[in-house]
Amino acid sequence: MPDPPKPSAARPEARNPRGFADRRARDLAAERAILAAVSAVYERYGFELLETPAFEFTDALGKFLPDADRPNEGVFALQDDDEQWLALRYDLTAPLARFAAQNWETLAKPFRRYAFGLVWRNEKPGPGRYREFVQCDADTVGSARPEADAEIIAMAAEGLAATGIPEGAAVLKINSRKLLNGLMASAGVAEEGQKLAVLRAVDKLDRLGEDGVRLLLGEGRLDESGAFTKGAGLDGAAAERVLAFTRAGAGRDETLNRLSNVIGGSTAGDEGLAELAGIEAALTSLGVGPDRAVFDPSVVRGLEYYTGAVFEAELLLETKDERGQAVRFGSVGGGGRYDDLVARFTGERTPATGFSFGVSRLAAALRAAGRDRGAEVRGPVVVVAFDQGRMADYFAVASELRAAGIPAEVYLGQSGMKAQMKYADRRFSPAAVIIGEDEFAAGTATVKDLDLGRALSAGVADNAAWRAERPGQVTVPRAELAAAIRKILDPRR
RNA sequence: GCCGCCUUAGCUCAGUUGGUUAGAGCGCCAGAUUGUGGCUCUGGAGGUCCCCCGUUCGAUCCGGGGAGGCGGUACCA
Repeated sequence: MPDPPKPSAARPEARNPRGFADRRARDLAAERAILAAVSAVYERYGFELLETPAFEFTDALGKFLPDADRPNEGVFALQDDDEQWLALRYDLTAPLARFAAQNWETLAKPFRRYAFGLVWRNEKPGPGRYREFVQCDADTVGSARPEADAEIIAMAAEGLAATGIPEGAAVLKINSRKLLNGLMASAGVAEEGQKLAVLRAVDKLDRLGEDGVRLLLGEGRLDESGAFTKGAGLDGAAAERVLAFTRAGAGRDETLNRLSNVIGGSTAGDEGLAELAGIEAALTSLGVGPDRAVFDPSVVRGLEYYTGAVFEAELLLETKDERGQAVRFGSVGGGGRYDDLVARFTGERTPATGFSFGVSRLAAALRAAGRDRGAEVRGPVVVVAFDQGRMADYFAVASELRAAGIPAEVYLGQSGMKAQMKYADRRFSPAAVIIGEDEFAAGTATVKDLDLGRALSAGVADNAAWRAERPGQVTVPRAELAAAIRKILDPRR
């Protein structure tokens, strides 16, 4: 029983926590289509499905230790009744590293696994950014070969195409953390804090442009709201060296040549160049051309666990929000090589590489671009509850339709027939079944094709005419009901 | 976290230079149409004007504080 009405001050407000969105049937249908398409690609490449729990021990996830001042920073954490800290996973890679370390002896290696599921991040949400969202990952653990990276990139490219993104509307950008380290060496940046500041500045190139990044590499930048961001403190020559590095993107071969000129000679830089050359060769043999995957020295990605190649999937589709404003979705996925993550558990360096699709964001982007499949979700055939004393008969009709494989329901509200028709219309039902006194007496059923009515209603101005017309309505012998409805659902039969 | 803007009906927003019954459009419910979705017309329901404190005879409006939302920026393992 519902509680009696309370004074409004005591009533809870019906609302979502910030960054947590309800997802209705049409949203989920779009997400499911993406997951199915991407999963099929992963399985074709020989990756096996793995599901791990939503919660992990906080220390297994990374740097957030139970005794840190703010255990909830970045993740949603709580203390179990045995006082151990647990946290909701913030991605699918850290749980994979835990799983691989835990089961290493029993796995066929290299271990190739894909996974999808919700992840949670306790941070400020923004447009297209939620605190709960779906990711879909594929990772290879136990191979240091650049071919492993190339294969991950090839799958990401195929996955993008499989979700319905048109040719040329998305591109994978590839870089290497080793190149970035080589760049630091050649620009004379040794101090860790300054390195991070330089990387962060480079990461913003697509958003702030070269001038903004130049400010961030130097003294700092004042944004339009009046907030000041402290810069990396490089001198002019060093800043220009960094910018020259970011400008080296061109064709894949040409990029490697140019990069070699900027940072060749440093150990890390040469290693990175060799790896990218290996990836380039493998990509070409996998049939992934420069139209789908390019080297882009400005790609940085996450700052902590990547050790080599890093990847980012960027959407180039023009998208608009409800108000017609252009929206940049930018990155819809990313990944890279993380050779040290499993070693956190085992002490043994275990090479690994992977890629993660941001499924929720990809779905939102496809919707905004008008590319999502099947926006409307079809409702069931509605059996009109015409005579409240005949509910048993209506349920028998619904059961009969269900047995025939046709989604059906009896209207269970209190409203009259007009409202019931409106209900069926709103559910986007294909048909309504009307059985009243006349039909019961005659042993018939009236079936109304609602799609046909939807189409015809546009041409009828007058209500009396609209009603008299009874568009798409037929009365058939009761025994032929299912067949009549099937004819509406699939006119080709 | 920092900076800025904002908060009035389910939604989008008017409005009250502090005064008694706070409005519109859309949406919702119903009637016109004893058994039929759209259109049209008519009627109805729906609001502690974000919260608290202060000033005032009187605050949705003024002052202070708080919360929430939006945007930018930072962070994003």
